[in-house]
Amino acid sequence: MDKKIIQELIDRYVSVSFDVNKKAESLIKGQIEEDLTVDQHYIIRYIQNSKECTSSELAEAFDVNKSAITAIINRLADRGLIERTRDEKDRRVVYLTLSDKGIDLHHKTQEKVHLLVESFITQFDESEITAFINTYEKLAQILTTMKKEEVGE
Amino acid sequence: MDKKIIQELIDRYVSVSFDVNKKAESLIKGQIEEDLTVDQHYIIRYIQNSKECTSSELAEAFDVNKSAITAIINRLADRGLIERTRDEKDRRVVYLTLSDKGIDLHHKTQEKVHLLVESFITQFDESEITAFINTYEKLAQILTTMKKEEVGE
DNA sequence: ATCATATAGTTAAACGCGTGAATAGTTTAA
DNA sequence: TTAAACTATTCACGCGTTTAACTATATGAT
Repeated sequence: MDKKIIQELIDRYVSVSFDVNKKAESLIKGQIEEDLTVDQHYIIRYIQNSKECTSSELAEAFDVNKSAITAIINRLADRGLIERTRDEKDRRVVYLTLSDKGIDLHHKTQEKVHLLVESFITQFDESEITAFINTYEKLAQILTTMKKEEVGE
Repeated sequence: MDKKIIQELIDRYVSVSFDVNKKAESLIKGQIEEDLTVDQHYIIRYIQNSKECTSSELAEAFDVNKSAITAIINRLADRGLIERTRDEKDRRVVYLTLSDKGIDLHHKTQEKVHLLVESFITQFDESEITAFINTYEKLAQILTTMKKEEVGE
């Protein structure tokens, strides 16, 4: 690729990803802020979609230290949305699950987020948005590989 | 579009955008964290690319309250990276500019971020990444419109 | 010209989330 | 059995955010 074109693509990417992230986060927040922070929503979503979720797994998925996860889980557990249960075999590990209250709240916030995402996704042709998401997923794969290589140094 | 396809696209979008954001932010942080936080980098970048930048403008662009901007600017000004100058005509407004030190640091961090973005952008065909960024920019436009409509309620 | 209203920015308190270091408790392996 | 490794937590501290109150300045209707 031509150097100049690459530079231009980089600038456009940096600008647009910043812009979309800020605005999307702000819109999601507007939908769910009475119930959960955006991070809390994603944590709950992750637990709901995962079998036998642990703090370590969340820390890995969210790219933060385990102590940051403990803090978030504490807040959610204090509100009775999440339950901790120790593994009987290996008593170091703690499994995280949603309480009934947590599941209900997740359904509520998830629906709001889905409606929001639907409202902008449906403004594209199916072919365009499908191609977009395909490339986005490739990018996710590349970044995951880069993260792993970074750690392996 | 078919309901089922839409639901699938929404799920994929939510997952992949979460994933890319977390990983990209973490990679950027890894590059610049000795010098600036990621937010500070974006603030400095915005000021550098803007003529006569004000707190209000930043609050608008970053979708946060003005007091959040004041806090960030205070930290950067304390380090001598940003200067405040009052408008002589309208003495309420304060223009934000980078000091020489701030400009130098911006160049340094910007280069690191560019190299990082380049390293994953160049893993795509030019046609694919161009189409991706084009759609991404359309999405930014849609979200901007949605934000404005939200405010106008 | 004055006075109410609007605007730009700041401050302060409180909260959520992040890091890094220290700690407790529990395997695991030499 | 003892040392090393691992899971999770706590603590101290910093950054970024919101809300509410405040300062200072500008504007506009009367």
